[in-house]
Amino acid sequence: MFSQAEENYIKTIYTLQNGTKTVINTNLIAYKINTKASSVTDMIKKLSVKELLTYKKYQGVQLTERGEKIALKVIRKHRLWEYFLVKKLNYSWDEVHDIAEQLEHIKSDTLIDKLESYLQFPKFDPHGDPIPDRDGKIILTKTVNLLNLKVGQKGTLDSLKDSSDVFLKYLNKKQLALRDRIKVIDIEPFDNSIHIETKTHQLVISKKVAENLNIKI
Amino acid sequence: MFSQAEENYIKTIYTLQNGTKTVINTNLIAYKINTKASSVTDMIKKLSVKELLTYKKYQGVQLTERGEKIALKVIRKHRLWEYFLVKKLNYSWDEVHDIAEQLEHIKSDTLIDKLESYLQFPKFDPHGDPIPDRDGKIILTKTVNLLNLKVGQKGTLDSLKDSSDVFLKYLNKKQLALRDRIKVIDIEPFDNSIHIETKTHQLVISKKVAENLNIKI
DNA sequence: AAATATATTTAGACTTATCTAAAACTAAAT
DNA sequence: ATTTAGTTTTAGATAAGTCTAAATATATTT
Ligand SMILES: [Mn+2]
Ligand SMILES: [Mn+2]
Ligand SMILES: [Mn+2]
Ligand SMILES: [Mn+2]
Repeated sequence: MFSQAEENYIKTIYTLQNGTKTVINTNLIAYKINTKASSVTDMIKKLSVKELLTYKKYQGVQLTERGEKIALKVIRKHRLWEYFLVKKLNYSWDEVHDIAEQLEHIKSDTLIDKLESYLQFPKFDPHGDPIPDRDGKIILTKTVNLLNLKVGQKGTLDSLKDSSDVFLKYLNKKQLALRDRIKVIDIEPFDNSIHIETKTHQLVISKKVAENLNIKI
Repeated sequence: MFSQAEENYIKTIYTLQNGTKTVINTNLIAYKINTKASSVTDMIKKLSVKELLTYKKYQGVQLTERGEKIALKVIRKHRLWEYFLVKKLNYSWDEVHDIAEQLEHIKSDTLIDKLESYLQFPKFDPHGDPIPDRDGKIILTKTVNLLNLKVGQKGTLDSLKDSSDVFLKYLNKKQLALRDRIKVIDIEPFDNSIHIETKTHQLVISKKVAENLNIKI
């Protein structure tokens, strides 16, 4: 079994690798995990000994197969718990992340499978992110970020690049939700802000917002 | 906020005090928490500084009001999660304790109240133990242990003194469940074993079993 | 190619929670 | 009232995970 700290490092590195085999450097991990580079070095040495990642001094790290398996298990737990919190306990999507950060570390061979079955095998979490199945298989949806759409083009809001509660609250306020059909009305060349239209209303979003919206065409 | 270790000590001491103001000694805590007396001494010093208990060297400890409040919160969480696991995830009552030991430490101001509401405010956990409300109030049911019943007397199995999975599995095997109506048929003077009758069958239980069964008359 | 800036690692320290072994205290027995 | 037994505390060590500050390696400029 792995400690919470170990699981968090593995999960963070997996997320940073983002499905690819990119080498991840110490500072980036430190930033994401909100700790110091020296702590990261200590931990990746440990994880390297446990063969969850490969590590060459000064050269960054890469998860092994084993490491990816662990990461996917933790992510599976995180997302299933988020789904539970929203669907069963009536939390809103911007309130569940921190609780799921804790619940994802509960150790049990059966718990998460029973939870999944109770929730009727959801495929996506409240933020549109796919939930890995018990074998670690994951549904990859092809999306582009909203910045790539041309004027007149339409697409569906599928998921988010940034799921921080600040951003989620912004989306609440602007009445943008997953599965919304979005049409690009106009693009402002000066600051790349985008005028969009949904079924119910129109609004202007900044470049920064647009690049956090993953669109399925 | 308190660490998991701190919460476990407080909860254990509360359970040992058993509603009274008994002074609890170091060795007993060590035994219950499966650690060494020296570790207990270290921890109770810490908890004493935090004013969760009063402690005089060599004289044992007693929870303060504050300490009891904390204990009741942890117990509330433990029992609500156990109820969730049995009622929603279809665990059996002998499988839930270890998972609840972990879940009881999840930190959130809202989670447990939402869970309670979702579960429709259960008053007892799967082992018949009362669930404290958000203010720490607890329903005390007056019971006696089965040893105290005389031949011919009847009562209802209300809760258990020992809820270890070994004992719970014994009860499963013997088809004894909470709320069962039990009648004492005969008491064997030699070893205090008791011949009992339920709605469905008769059986003989040992003294050790009998004293773990809390009966409501 | 050297100098400078940036990134990473090492060294040493700290905190929490634990342990063993020894010392100090209390309770029980003679 | 001593001795003995049992309990509790202290002293010192260890492991996990973190930190700061210094040392070292790599990358970027000049
Ligand atoms: Mn999340
Ligand atoms: Mn999510
Ligand atoms: Mn329990
Ligand atoms: Mn219980």
